[in-house]
Amino acid sequence: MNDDKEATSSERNCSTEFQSPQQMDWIRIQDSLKRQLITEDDFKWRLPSTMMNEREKEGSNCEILLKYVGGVDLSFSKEDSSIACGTLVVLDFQTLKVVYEDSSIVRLHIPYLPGFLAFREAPVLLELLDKMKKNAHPFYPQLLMVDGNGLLHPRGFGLACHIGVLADLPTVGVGKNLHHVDGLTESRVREILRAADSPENVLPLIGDSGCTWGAAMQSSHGSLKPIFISVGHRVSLATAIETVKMTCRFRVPEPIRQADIRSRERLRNHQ
DNA sequence: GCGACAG
DNA sequence: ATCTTGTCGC
Repeated sequence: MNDDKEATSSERNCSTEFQSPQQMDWIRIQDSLKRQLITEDDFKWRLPSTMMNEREKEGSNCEILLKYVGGVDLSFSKEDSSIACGTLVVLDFQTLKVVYEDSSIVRLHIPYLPGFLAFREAPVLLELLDKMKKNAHPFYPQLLMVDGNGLLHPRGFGLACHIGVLADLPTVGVGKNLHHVDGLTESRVREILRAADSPENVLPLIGDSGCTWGAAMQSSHGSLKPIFISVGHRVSLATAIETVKMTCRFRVPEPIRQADIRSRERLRNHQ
């Protein structure tokens, strides 16, 4: 009766052999949704031409330029950690100005568990997207950047993939911390970055299995700490990296940074 | 067996 | 995720 005040470590940290029934359900859902996942470029727009567009094979088939880039994030109340503010922003890809903003303050009943972030955070964010779509808003994002990983996930289906499939939207995952997967650790990443012959600031994250899970990128010349880019849905890793590069004024790409700032601000002014 | 684990 | 001041640098 009184042993429920603190979650025991056995409740939170289950080894992969012993998942709770809830987690087994979630794993089935992730595996099921993953069958719809597309990990290559599949969209009708193109990136504004930069000087180095080395991929001109598709030529000028598409006239539509990428203009509306979305970003999503959640902030949490410090006194009541179950109170959260989910925020969706849309930026003009060229000017990086915010052209749309909406947020929703909700009470979350699902705890954070590594590997199951989507079940906690995706519902609010999908609702914000849906609201915009129902209204046929002209600024509905053509690409969405998500504060959390995509393929860089124990089962290859992180929050960015989850949102991408359910909203049927191209998504890119951006993590600020590394989720340890397939032997990838901070020390391994530091090693990879240091051992790079070329002065590249973006390097692929290749795990023990030889699988490429995403890329580590040192942005904005200031921070030694990299961000972790991975494919969400309907984008290739190359495109994911390119779009992040083009929207990075600081360490975190602008769409996610603006969602983060405005989400926190909205929560402050509400309490 | 123990530790590690996005936000 | 959240708690927090000054400080070093472009």
